[in-house]
This record gives sequence, structure tokens and C-alpha cells, in this order.
Amino acid sequence: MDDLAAATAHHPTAAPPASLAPRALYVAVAERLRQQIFARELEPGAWIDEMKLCAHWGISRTPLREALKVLAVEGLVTMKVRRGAYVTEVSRDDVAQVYHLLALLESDAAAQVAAHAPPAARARLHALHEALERQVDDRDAFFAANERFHFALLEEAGNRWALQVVADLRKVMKLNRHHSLFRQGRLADSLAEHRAMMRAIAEGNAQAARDLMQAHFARGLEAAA
Amino acid sequence: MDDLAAATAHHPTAAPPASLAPRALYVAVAERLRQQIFARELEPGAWIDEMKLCAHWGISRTPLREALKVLAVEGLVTMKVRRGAYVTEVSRDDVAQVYHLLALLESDAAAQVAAHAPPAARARLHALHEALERQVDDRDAFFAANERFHFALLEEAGNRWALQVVADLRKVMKLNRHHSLFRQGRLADSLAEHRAMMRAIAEGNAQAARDLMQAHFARGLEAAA
DNA sequence: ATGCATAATTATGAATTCAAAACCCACTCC
DNA sequence: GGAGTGGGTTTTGAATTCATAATTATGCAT
Repeated sequence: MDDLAAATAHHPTAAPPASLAPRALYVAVAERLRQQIFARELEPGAWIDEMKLCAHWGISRTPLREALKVLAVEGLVTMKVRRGAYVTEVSRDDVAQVYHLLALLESDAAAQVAAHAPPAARARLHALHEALERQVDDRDAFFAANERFHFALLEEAGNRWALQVVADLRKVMKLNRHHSLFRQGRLADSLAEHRAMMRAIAEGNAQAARDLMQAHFARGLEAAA
Repeated sequence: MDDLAAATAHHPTAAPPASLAPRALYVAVAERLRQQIFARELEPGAWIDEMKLCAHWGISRTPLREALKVLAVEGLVTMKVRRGAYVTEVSRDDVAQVYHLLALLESDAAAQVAAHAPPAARARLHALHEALERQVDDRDAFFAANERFHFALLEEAGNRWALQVVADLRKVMKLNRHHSLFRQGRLADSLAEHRAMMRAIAEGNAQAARDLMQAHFARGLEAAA
């Protein structure tokens, strides 16, 4: 049994003073649920068996149900009245729509950074890009590094609401089976696009940075379709 | 006592078969909470007293706590571990950032509609604009009609994810005390901007529609600051 | 009086209990 | 043979209970 409750336990088991950053159980459960969904241990369209998960994780239904409501707002899960929670299915159309939004938000961030970011921010992005260059041969590592770069760009653009929105949309994208980076050759192309973007950012060319980011997403969508 | 539970009651009170569109109690509670927050019956920064609200509405803490978690994801409320929920405070900076995002998303939608929307969609928007023109002298009615128009534009643009994101961001904006439309003269200006936008949409001029929507938000932010 | 330690109170987080809706399946009747 | 019906089971939604963290109040010593 995967004792998720131990960290914050209360009724049955007693636990040590807990961590430095104590968080509510429902937050931990939400995170675990997201992982399960992204890993497709819970498939899109599948019904989520509350009792089974509770038993499996050794928790009660209360925090699980709270977590499900959180994921519902995030769009990862769909609640049906009196018949429980289902993993959201994203259609081909949804993928296109979400890509469109990500392109819009991230290209704006790229322009913002190219135009206004201080040297330290550019240096940070450069370092993350270099790290990405070093991961060409490991898909999972590349994927993670890629995500780090994109989020760093958002952070440096300085709009925390944009960051939040993009984070949520990227979560939804992970529901999509056909991940663009899994296509043959896409990885190298993606890297080339990043390289061009970095140049535009370094040169402070906002319009170019915007256009290149748009193109980056357009090609990503192409590869995902 | 404002018996919110009656509609879906269960334990103590028995109620008629309920409505045709039955929904979970926590959804109703979330809605009621949003209203209270927007109406400033719960002020930004204020602690939310669970017990008091439960007693007031005649419900148990379970659905209330679920609703609070929903609002937390939406950004209207902030949860602090072991010290409950607080109404989110939005800073001047937050307002600017959210305006920026709304401008980005809605100007894109305007361009989309101008470029691709079928006649029926344009007609619908035209009708909503006309309705807006008729509300110049009632601030609240104008505000509502304005929101209807903006959401209709998003709908006609056809990106359900954008619609959802904008809906959430607009909720957050409502936390802001200094509502731009309350400024003297802003209302008439806003109407003029809408008129110009409608013309661009009618003419199918996507770039103009985009620029005009951007300007509309820029002036709105100006008035809000 | 002021500062600290400790006891009482309150509120939160989570488990448990309970009522009713949905589901399943055998059985009947046409 | 198939549509409908009734009872039993499962599962959801929500109330309630319970343990503990946080807060406040109280007392004691300086």
C-alpha cells in the first residue's frame, strides 16, 4: 500500500513533526492524481473509482474528493453529478485550441523578454537553453528541460497570471497522447527553433522573438496532428 | 436564514424532486461565494469564517470547503494551511497583468471573428452591441451588457479554452475596486470604441479589429489606474 | 506592569457515518 | 424473446464526528 497519508497522517497513524513546508493532504492527493493521469495509469474517459484509490492510498474520501474538484477546475477531470469523476478526454480540436492559446501567450512573453528583460534574465534563459542542447539524445530529459525553458521565459516576462494560465494549459496538453516531441526528427527541429529564438532574444528583437515562438508552436501542432 | 441547502437538501429537511438541472451543492455554494466576494460582502484580505457561513446557509462544512478549494484554483480565494481561507487581494500590478492578458486573448478573438465568423455570428454580435447602445444611462445594465458582448465575441471565435481562461480572469478583475467603467465619461468612450470594433468586424478587417480591441483594453486600464 | 509558560478555547483537516440516487440483475409478463 | 419491474448492491453527496494545530486567555515570576 502506497501510504500517501503518512506524511500528514492524523487518525490512525501518528507521524513525526512533518516537513518544513507542510501542505494539506488534498494538495498532495491532487498532485498524485495528476501524475497518474499524465502517466496514463488513469486513461482519458475512464471513471475514477474513489473507494479504490482511497483504499490504495490509505486515505479517506474527503481529501480525495477535494482534490478531484481541484482537478476539475483545472480541466483534467470532469465531474458528472451523481456519477463521479472522469478523466477528461481532449479532442483533436481541443489540442489545436490549446496550442493556439499557448502560442499566443508564450509568443507575447518572448517579445516581452526580448524587449525588456535585464541581462541576468537573458543569461538565465541562455543557460537553460544550453542545458537543453545537451539533452538531445534523451527524450524525457529533453522534454523536462524544454518545459523548464518555457516556464523560465514566462517567469522572466514577469506576468504571474500568464504563468498560471500557461501552467494549467500545459497540464491539459499532457493529456494528449500524440506528443509532438515524440515524432522522429521533431526534436532536432525544435532545438533549431529554440536556437533562433534565443538569438532574437539576445538581439532584443521583440517582433522576431514573437514570430519565432509562433512558428515554434505552429510546427509543434503540425507534429502533434 | 438563507436556506441554500433546501434545493438539494438531504439529511434534515426533505425537499421536492429538485430541479431539472440538479447540481452539486458545492457548485451552488461556490457561486454564492463568488457573488458575496464580488459584492464585497467579503472583502479582499478578509478571513472567511467557515462555521459562520455554514450556520448562515444551513449547510455542513463539507460542501463549503469544497467550494473554497474551487475558488482557490480560480484565484478568488487563498488557502493558508491550518488557518483557513482568505479573499484574495489583487494589487495594482495584478490588475495591469490581467488586463494585458485579457487584451491579448480578446484581441485575438476579435481578429478571429473578423476574419472567419459566419454572418449569423456577426449578426448576433451586432444585436448585442445594439443592446449595449441602449444601456448608456444605467451603469449596472451597461456593465452586464458589456460582459455579454465580450463573452459572445469569445464564443464566436470558437475557442472554448480561451473562453474559460477569460472567464476566470474576468472573475479576478471583479475583485478590483476601481472598476474602469465607473469613471466619468469612460462609459461613452467605451461605447465609441465598441462601435469602431463592430465596424472592423463587419468589414472583415482582422488587423483593425485586433488593434481596436487592444486599444479598448489599454484605455480601460488607464481608466482603472 | 511586562514577559513567559501553560491551560482553555476555537477552527481546521480529515475520517467516519448516513441517506438517497444510480446501477445491476434476476424475474415476470406480454 | 424482449421490454419492463422490483429488490438488493454499489457509489455518490453531504452531515457529523474526532484529533490536533493555532489562538487566546490565564497565571506566575521577575
